Amino acid sequence: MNVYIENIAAHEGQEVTIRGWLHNRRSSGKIHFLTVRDGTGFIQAVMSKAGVSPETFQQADHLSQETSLVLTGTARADSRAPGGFELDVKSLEVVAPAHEYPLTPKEHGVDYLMDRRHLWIRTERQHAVLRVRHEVVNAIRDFFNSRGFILADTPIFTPSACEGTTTLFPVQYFDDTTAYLTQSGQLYNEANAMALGRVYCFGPTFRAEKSKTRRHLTEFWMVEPEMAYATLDDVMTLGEELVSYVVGRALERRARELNVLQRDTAKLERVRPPFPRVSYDEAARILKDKGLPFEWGGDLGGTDETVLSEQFDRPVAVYGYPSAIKAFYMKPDPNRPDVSLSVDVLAPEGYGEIIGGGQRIDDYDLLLQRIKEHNLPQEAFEWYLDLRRYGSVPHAGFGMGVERVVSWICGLEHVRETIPYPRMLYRLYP
RNA sequence: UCCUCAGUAGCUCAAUGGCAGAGCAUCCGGCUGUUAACCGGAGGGUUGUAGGUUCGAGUCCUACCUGAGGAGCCA
Repeated sequence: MNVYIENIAAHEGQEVTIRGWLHNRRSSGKIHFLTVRDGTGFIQAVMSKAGVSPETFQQADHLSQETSLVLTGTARADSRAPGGFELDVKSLEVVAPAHEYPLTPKEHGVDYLMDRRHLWIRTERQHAVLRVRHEVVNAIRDFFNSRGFILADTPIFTPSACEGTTTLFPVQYFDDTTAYLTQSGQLYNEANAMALGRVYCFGPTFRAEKSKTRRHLTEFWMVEPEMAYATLDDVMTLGEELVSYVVGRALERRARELNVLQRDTAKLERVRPPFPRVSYDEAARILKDKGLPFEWGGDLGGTDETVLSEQFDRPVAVYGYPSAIKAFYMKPDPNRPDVSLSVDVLAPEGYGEIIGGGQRIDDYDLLLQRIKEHNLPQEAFEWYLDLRRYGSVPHAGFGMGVERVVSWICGLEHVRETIPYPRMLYRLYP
């Protein structure tokens, strides 16, 4: 019977067949240990000279790493095995050989691994990261779907830049039109929210900044909820509940993977609502007290974010950024127009901003004024202004970057491991 | 775009300005409980590129190329 390794415990004592690849091999004169993976997990298969034909034993002596093979044998619980189970091999069928596999069991450099990303993802560590990513994505969908949000995806080709063209990837759109890859679905999200109430979009996002840090990809996945009749406060609550739910799901269903990654899960167990909420003013004061050269009016730098998040044991929401450093559509605080009804959520342990959002301008005249102030082409935003012409309501939303969340949950050094094929400044292959 | 660091065997790295080496991988041999197994043997090099200094350069100098980390910018 064909069995996946992750289900092996249900077949103890039975004869099962595992179809996979050879991950590693250790041999003695009369016994072979074959570590096999099948995508669902890893298991050590034991082949003793007495248990198989001489031809099979000889064949196993020459198997190279990543040879695809089919093994049949008896599943047996064994405390010496990392997964708790071993396979006593009765027969072996080689599907296809793998000569001179480039990734050895020893260390490799980042550049070498990135050039072979399509093979790197076969390792146990990358398996674990991608499985956590899968859980995070599913948890996000489940969270919104169970709360009445409608998935309404926004276009990836967009006609013009909503926040300036320098950070967008231009693409030729048929003969003589330039389109841009989206950097946010938010403007369309607002229209969708006016139609459907509570919506979210979830897809790839593109940023053409020549940024070179461990937190940056040029192509990443972002989930963006948007709610009609909602305020900054609603968004902060939604954000902390979303983050807490996603972390909880990873802890609950991907404990094995987090263990492979040697993640200190105690730090994740603390991620529960409510999150501390700190105004930009307070944040500026904290940073000054810590001796950082921070001036009111500027954006938080990487070091600022790290120092700030270290003051708390869970993610922290920083709200009320100066209007001048936020997007043109961010609603000013009615009591204090120099700050906006905006919020960023900073992950702990120096992982930085995972959520950015806030309440949008719902007043037609103010929005038009902002568009002009930012020298944006009004005609391109007529549809967006329509949302304020026809039954405008207070509304708010945010965007959450999937890779940064996965990177934080997994405790990784760099977001590039959180997506199968990362796109970066100098990385377009494979 | 700027700053810092790195580039030597297929991979990861050593080598005081003086014979270019080790581990892993590959191939051969040994070993019945290995956990990145271990033990013995073999093959494997235009030291990123181009110049320069020197009796002599992997090592020092200059430029360039490639990559990494960070800054700015961002999720």
